[in-house]
Parts: sequence; C-alpha cells; structure tokens
Amino acid sequence: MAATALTSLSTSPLLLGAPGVTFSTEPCLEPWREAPVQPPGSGGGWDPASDQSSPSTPSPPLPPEAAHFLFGESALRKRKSSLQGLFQCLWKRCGKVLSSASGMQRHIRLVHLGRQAELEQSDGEEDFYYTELDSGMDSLTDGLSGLTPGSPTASVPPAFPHLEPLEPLALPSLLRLPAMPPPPVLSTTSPSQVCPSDHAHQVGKAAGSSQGAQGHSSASSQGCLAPVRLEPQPTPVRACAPALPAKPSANPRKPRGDAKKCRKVYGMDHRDLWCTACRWKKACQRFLD
DNA sequence: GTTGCCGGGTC
DNA sequence: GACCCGGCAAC
Repeated sequence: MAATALTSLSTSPLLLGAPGVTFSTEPCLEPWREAPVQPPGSGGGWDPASDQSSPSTPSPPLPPEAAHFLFGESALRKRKSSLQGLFQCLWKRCGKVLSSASGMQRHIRLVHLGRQAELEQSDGEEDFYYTELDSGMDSLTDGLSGLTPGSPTASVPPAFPHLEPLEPLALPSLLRLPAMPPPPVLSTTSPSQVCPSDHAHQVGKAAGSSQGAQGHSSASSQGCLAPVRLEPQPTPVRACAPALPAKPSANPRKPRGDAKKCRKVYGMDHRDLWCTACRWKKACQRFLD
C-alpha cells in the first residue's frame, strides 16, 4: 500500500505541485476547530452511537475544506477520474452497489445526506461513503480502517515511523476524533497498555492540554498532535522495564577505612580490649570510618 | 604480609 | 543471638 501510494505520489505532477499535500501539524488545527459534530446536511440522520458498532460504517465526514486539505484537491480529482468497476455504498445497512461513481455519489447525496442531487454540486464528501469494489487499493484501505479504531497511537505501528507522509491513509481513525469523548479519554484510553511512567506522561499531557484550553480547542489539538507521539521515545520504554532492586549480594566490598581499628590500636596482645565486632572479625564498631 | 570484614558455620 | 573462623580483597 505504501509503495502504491508513493508511486502514485511520485508519478503525479499534480500531486507534487499541490499545496494541499503538505502535512504540517499546525494548520490542521483549523479544520477540526471548525468541524461540526454532525456532517453537514445530515439532518439528524447521523447517529454517532450506532456508527461505532460497525467498522464498515463510514466515519463522520470531514468538512469539504478539511478533506481537500488532507487529501489534496487533486487527489480527490484523481481518485474520481480513476474510478472503475463497481462501487459499493458503505453507509450502514445499505451496501448498495452501483456501476458508476457518479451514480453512487448521487445515491449518497439523495438517500443518506438528504441533499438535492441536482441542485448541489459535489464537494467530495460522498467519497467517504462508498468504495470501489474492484480496487485493491480501496480494499486495502478499508481493511486498514477496520484496524484503526479510536486511538491513533494504537493504530499506527511504531515500527514504520517513515510512513508518516502517508498519514491520510489512516484518516478513518482521525475522522472519528471529533465524535470521540473529550480529552480526559486520552488519559483513560488504555491505562493497562502503558507503563506507569508512560501513563503519567500521558496524563500530564492530557492535563496540560485541558488546562490550557478547555473544550473543543483541546480536542482539536489532540487529533493533530497524534503524529508527534509517533516519534521514537526511548525513555518511556526504558522506564517500562522493571526497576532492578539493588542486589545486596552484588554490592562490592566497601573500601577499607582510614581509621585504625581495634586490632591496630590495641594489638593482638590486648585482644580483650577489642570491640566485639573486631573480636568476631566483623566490621569495627568502635572506630567507625 | 597485614589488615578489615564478609559470609558462613557452630553452639 | 553469641561466638568463631575461612577466605577474600585492599593495602
């Protein structure tokens, strides 16, 4: 998949020149800040609770401007132009299969989004609600979307940090972020999977974000800060290792003190004057170092 | 070689 | 716990 994505990136002059494919964490704050909880025009048909029950159910769609930013306008155009074969609606309990992309988009607009197919031009939102059946790329992406529930940190294997530029492929998980519970969830997402120090680290992060900005702004930064956590963090890993208790048997012999001991002071002739420890060949208790 | 004392044994 | 000592390592 990565190779395919890279190939498509490298062979497409439009993509190479498109400003939308720049993956900076900073500007991505804006779309989330402006992102409504419900998809535009859903008219109450959207049910976030029921949505979580089905992995194949499309995620809450990005606002058009966000989708264009994340995918790149040309990317959307490219995908539309390359659509072939059958197209299946991903809307929950729909699964309608059509032979044309335009027909599928019209279906989604009319049936699921409640829009007037003819009056409203496509803004690309429908792309999120259907998939191309014959496309290996899409099926692979769908599989990945099923593997990326909730937490973006758990969904991205740390062994492939170099795949960060392919971040849009993991969008299905990010798309759910606005519908997720507020920041405190971050600290309680999977406490059993992180070591105490790491957990404290995350709690501190969450506390810091919630302190600085309460409400939606902190939630937005949460989603966009996810890639930052992909960076190698050797220190928490080391902290996960069980603390090795100081082995009593491994302690080296303490260096000989400078103070003269009973033996030296009194001599072997006056052993009765020695302290008990010296008599027992133990550490002298009278002339401590 | 001398010295300090740890580790272990015996009572 | 009291007492003793083999043996190691620093000096």
